[in-house]
Amino acid sequence: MTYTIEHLARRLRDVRKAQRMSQRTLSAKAGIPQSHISKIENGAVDLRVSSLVELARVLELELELVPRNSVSAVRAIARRTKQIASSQFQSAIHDVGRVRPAYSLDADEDG
Amino acid sequence: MTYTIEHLARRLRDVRKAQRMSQRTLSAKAGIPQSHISKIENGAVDLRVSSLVELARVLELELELVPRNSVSAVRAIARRTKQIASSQFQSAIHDVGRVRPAYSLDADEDG
DNA sequence: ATAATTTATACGTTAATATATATTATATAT
DNA sequence: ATATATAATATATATTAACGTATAAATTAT
Repeated sequence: MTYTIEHLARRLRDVRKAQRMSQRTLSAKAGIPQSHISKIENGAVDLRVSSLVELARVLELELELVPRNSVSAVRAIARRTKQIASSQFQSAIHDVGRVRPAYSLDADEDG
Repeated sequence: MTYTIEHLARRLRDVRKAQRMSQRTLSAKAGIPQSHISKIENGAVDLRVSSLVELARVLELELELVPRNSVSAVRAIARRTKQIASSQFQSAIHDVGRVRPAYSLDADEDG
């Protein structure tokens, strides 16, 4: 399986575990067989978009097509936003600018 | 086909046309049959993630799983970033705050 | 150890994908 | 305008892989 799929697979498993949800529960909520979730999380299948969307929905994630040159900024926002979930957008933005002032649009940091 | 897939389909076609690329050219660059791209853009298939990722890559888009509560901020950034592609992240952020000061983290505006 | 829960595998069915071809749209000439 | 060439998009059919159902293995209580 391709790197992107493997990466996605790990991400899905990590988020599920972070929410202390079993594959069976996720299965029930997403309407996708537990057996299939197992394969997905092991990077054993090139899943369909509808499956990814359903799993994401249950895990409170959204699938987005982001212009390549804003990926880095978008990831920074997503990380930051999670931490300050209840505050206002504008202040969140200012925080980002203050805490790590050296972002450039094309640099790509993640992991 | 589901709404999300239809939405995605339109998005892909729109971005391709904005770049004045034919299905055949996209096909060549993405390594996906033109016939299949046709079906995808018509929302006739529930494509696999690898196909979406390949098409996105050629169209200079990236597939991202964004926490639901930061979707709105992320979309604002993506829109804004495109317009000022060459400037710095921080200033882009400040622009967003200034031009539309009323974002809240959970509100969801798009198409 | 045994029950209960969680995750992984076997196998059949259905739908995505690949190859080939047809249809439709757009030029360019006549 | 009509015909012809060329490019762009859509459809037919066969193959392959995702997905669904059932079951097994592994992990975690009790």
